Amino acid sequence: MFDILRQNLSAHGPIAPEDLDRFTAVCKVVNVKRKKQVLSEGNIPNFLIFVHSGLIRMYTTDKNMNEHTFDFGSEGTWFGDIKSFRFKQPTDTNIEAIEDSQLLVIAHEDLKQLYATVPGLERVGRINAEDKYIQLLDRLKKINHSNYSAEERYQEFLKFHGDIAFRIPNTYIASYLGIATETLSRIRKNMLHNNQ
Amino acid sequence: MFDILRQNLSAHGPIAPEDLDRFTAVCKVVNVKRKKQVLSEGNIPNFLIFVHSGLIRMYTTDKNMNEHTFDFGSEGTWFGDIKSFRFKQPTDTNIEAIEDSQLLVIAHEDLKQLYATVPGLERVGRINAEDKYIQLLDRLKKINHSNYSAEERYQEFLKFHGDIAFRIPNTYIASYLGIATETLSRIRKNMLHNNQ
DNA sequence: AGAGACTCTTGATTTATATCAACAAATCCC
DNA sequence: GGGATTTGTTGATATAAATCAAGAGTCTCT
Repeated sequence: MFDILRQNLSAHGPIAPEDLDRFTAVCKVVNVKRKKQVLSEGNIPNFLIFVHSGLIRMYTTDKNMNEHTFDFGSEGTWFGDIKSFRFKQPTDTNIEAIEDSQLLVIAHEDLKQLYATVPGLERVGRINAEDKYIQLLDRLKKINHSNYSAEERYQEFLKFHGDIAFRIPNTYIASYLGIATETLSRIRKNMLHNNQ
Repeated sequence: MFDILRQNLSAHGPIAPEDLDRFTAVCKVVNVKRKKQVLSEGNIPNFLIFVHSGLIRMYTTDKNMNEHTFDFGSEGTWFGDIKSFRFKQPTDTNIEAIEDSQLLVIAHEDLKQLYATVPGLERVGRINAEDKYIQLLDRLKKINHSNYSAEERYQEFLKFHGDIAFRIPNTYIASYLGIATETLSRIRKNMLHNNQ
C-alpha cells in the first residue's frame, strides 16, 4: 500500500526505514469515487494528498460558474492547495476525483512534526516543491503564456501529458488549456484531417 | 551588504551566525547596469541570484522574436532558472536588469555543499520553493488563466505588484500579462477616464 | 543641451476564439 | 439492457484583442 509513497520519499537521498514507517503510520488511506469532491472551496484544508492510484484534478470557479482546471494528479504525485494548507486560510480551489482513486492523506500537524524530526525529509520537501514550481513554470511558458494558438497549446499538452491525456475528459483538458470545449473539439477534428 | 540575504535565510528558523558567514562568503557580488543581460538563453546557468537591490526580469522569446516576461525580481527575492540550474541544461530564459542592480550570486557546487552541511538550510530552501510555487499559481489563477479580460488582468497585476509597477516599463508589463503593448496603452487610457 | 534611442499612444483593420444553440454519441450504473 | 446523465460535435454569429502603421513623448547619456 505504501510502497509508492516510500519510493517518493526516498527518491532524493535515503530516509531511515523506521522514519518511513513513522511517516506512513500517520497517513490516512482515503478511497474516493469518480466525480467525488475531496476538497471544496471555502474550506481550510488541513491535509496534503499523495495520489497512490487513480487521477484527480484541481480547479477554481469564476463568477460565471466556469471551471478552470489547474493541475491533474496521477499515481505518485503530491497534490493539494499548499497556500491555504500552510497559512490555514479558506481555499479557493476544489479537488475532485476524475477516476476512482486511492489517496494517502497527511495532516498538517503530523507533517510538521515529521519535518522537524526526520533527517532528510526537508530535502525531499524542497525538491518536490522545486519540481512543482518547475512544472508549473513550464506549463505557463508552453501553454498559458500565449502567442501560442489554441491548437499549439493542445499539442504541447499532449507532448507533456500524453500519458494521462486519454484518461481525462476533453472538457477538463479545455479548461486546463484556457479554451472553450467547442474549440478543442474543432481542433481535434482538424488534427485528424491533417494527419491522414 | 549581506544583511538582507541573512534576513532571508533566517526567516523560517534560526541559522547559526557562523553558517550564515559561510554562506555569504561564497556569494559573489555582481553589479549590473540597467538593460544588461545577466543570463542568456542557450547557456547553462551555474548560479542562483539573490536580488540585493534593484529590479530584474526573466523572459523568453518566441519564434516571432516576441518577448514573454515571466517574473520580476526586486530587493530581497531569489531569482534564477531553477530547472536548468538543477539539471545543468541549456536554459530557454533570459534574465535582464530593468534598473541598475546589485545581485548576490551563488554557484551550484557551493549551494549544494551548504545544503549538505548547514542545519536548517534545507528548510529555508523548501519554504522559499513553496513560496515561489504559491506565487506562480496565484499569478496563473488571477492573470493568465483567462475569462479575465485584459483590463481585469492589469488590475490584478496592480493589486499584486503595485509596489513595483511604476518602476517597470509598460511594454514589459504587457508582455507579463500576455497582451499587446497597444492594448495596455488603451486600457490605461480607459481606466483614467472611468476613474475621474 | 541635444541627438538618438527607447516607450507610449492612437487609429484602422483583421482574426482567432468565445458564445449561443441544438443535437449526437458515449458512458454509467441500477 | 436501457434510461439517464455526461461528454462531444457542429454551425452561425459576435467580439475582444492582435496586428499594422505612423507619429508623439520621454528618457539618457555623452
